[in-house]
Amino acid sequence: MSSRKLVSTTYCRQIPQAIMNSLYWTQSNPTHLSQPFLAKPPSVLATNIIKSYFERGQVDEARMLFDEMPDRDVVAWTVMISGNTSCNFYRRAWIIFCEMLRDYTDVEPNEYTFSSALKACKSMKSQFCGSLVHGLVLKYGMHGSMYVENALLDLYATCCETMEEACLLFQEINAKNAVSWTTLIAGYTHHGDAYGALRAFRQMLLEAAELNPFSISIAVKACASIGSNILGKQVHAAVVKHGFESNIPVMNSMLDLYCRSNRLTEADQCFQEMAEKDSITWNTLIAGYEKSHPNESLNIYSRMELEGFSPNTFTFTTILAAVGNLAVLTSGEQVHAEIIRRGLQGNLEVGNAQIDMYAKCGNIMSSRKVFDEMYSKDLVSWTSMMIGYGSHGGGKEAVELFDEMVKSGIVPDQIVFMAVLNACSHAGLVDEGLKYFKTMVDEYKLSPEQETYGCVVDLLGRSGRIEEAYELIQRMPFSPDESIWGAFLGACKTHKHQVLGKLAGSKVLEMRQDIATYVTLSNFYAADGKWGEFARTRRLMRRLGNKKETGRSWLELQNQIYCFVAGDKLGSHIEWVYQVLGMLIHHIKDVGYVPDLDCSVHDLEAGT
DNA sequence: TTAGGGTTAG
Repeated sequence: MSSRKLVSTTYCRQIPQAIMNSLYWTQSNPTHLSQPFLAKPPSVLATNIIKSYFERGQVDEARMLFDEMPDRDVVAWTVMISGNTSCNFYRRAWIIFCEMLRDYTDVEPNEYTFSSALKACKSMKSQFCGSLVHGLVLKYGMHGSMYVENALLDLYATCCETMEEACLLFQEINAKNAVSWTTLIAGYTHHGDAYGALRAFRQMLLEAAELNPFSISIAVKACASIGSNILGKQVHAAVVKHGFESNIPVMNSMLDLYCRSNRLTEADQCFQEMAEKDSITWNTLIAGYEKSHPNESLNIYSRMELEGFSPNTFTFTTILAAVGNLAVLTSGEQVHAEIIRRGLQGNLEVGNAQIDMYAKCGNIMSSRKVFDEMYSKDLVSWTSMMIGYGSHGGGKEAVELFDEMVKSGIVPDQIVFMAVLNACSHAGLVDEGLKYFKTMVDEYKLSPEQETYGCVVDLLGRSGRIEEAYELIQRMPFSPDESIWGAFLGACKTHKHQVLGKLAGSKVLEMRQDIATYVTLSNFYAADGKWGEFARTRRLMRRLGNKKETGRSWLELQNQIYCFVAGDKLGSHIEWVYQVLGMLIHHIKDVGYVPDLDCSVHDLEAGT
């Protein structure tokens, strides 16, 4: 291709800056003033343009120009590999690497090519492809390159089941630099081993390796996942000492640390003190408030938009969770509309969050609509839908969905089994649930954890099969925790099983002293006429003080949320609340509800 | 005179 053709091609017109970077007008010769002069060979110019295309995400244009190049050197090939990877087209990058090796034997890969190819393998999470490249690295004698070594380390740290291979490789690196250390630490956090990450970080400091924003961010992340205040404070001191307070990723990690340990005052202070913020900063703060103060989460979201930051898929998944916690359907629908307006409705995580939000807001039909319209679904999508059905009493639908999921080729995990067990429990599908529990153990070889046993105890107990539930508790391979006894106590209470109920109540109190359990246990004694035991239990309960958090209910009326507690007489709109409550009681009595006065008879002291 | 490695929010 001639330089003239290249410059006149339509693709180039879209990127004048790239051309301008590669051309200049010769000042020394006035006769050439009006003639553009190519300062670089055509292949260099074309490679520059290809790079510009990738920077703008124009992958197809890059490929078309690359195909037009008559002489494609190793640099052009490497740009194609790294460019596709940076645009998230990892497989294309890999295919191009293979194409180069197979069809263009005159082009020899160098250390740049190998590090780019290794990054593509890492992004594909393909240890297999990475190992092939590793073999070629050795064959071509490129294993001495720092870049190649670090890229290999990253590959093994990300793709292998354990950190064993990465550690071996790390030990073999002679000149470990900051990137090597960061890659190792990031590998540990990737595997969920925060203590391993912090051990590596400590070792890095002991060996006086250069501390930079990358390594400190990842160390802060490790502290955040442990929730360690002391370590977090030490790292914050290191941040200040090294002057990283103006580094956005570092400060985002610090903000996340405070949010995760629920130190929201410090999080706010950290946020306010940040001179520069990005969308991650805002999303981190929104997520920090999501569980404990969902309303505040929505306020921060509004401020984010006012201050000119666009919400992204991360923002919306968090906001949808906040809306779900508040159970305000109209807000959820508004957020849904905003997601569509911004063209983000195709995102998997956003779809999953919408399923959950609609179910929590009471609209299971909309959950199903989102689920059915998703372009692709993952295990989380199916699980969210089943949890939704479970909470709406749709055991049959959950079971059908589970079978459909397995047919579609998705392998269930323990969480989805818990979802289906829970749905069966609430719909009274006891034998169906037991069948799935057996499938989980026999067919999928999953060892049930405490929580899963808790689901089965609940499944049996809720339906009145108290003895069977108790036998299961005794057969468990570990000693039952508080949640198991709690589920069993609930069943004993419902089915008025005095003997086992008293046992369960005592077991729960051994592990967790709470008012509700004392009330239930004392009521068992009262029902049995054991007034001495009743009084003793109540005395113990009083020692705790009234620590039980007040149960609150709320109603949404004319775009306002009205929050109230039992016996509430305050508030100007309380009459509305009682009117709505009266209607609700009327409706539920119509469908056969009989109020359970069993607790309230002996429950005057608890103030519930 | 074009190409390569590690960080932060679901």
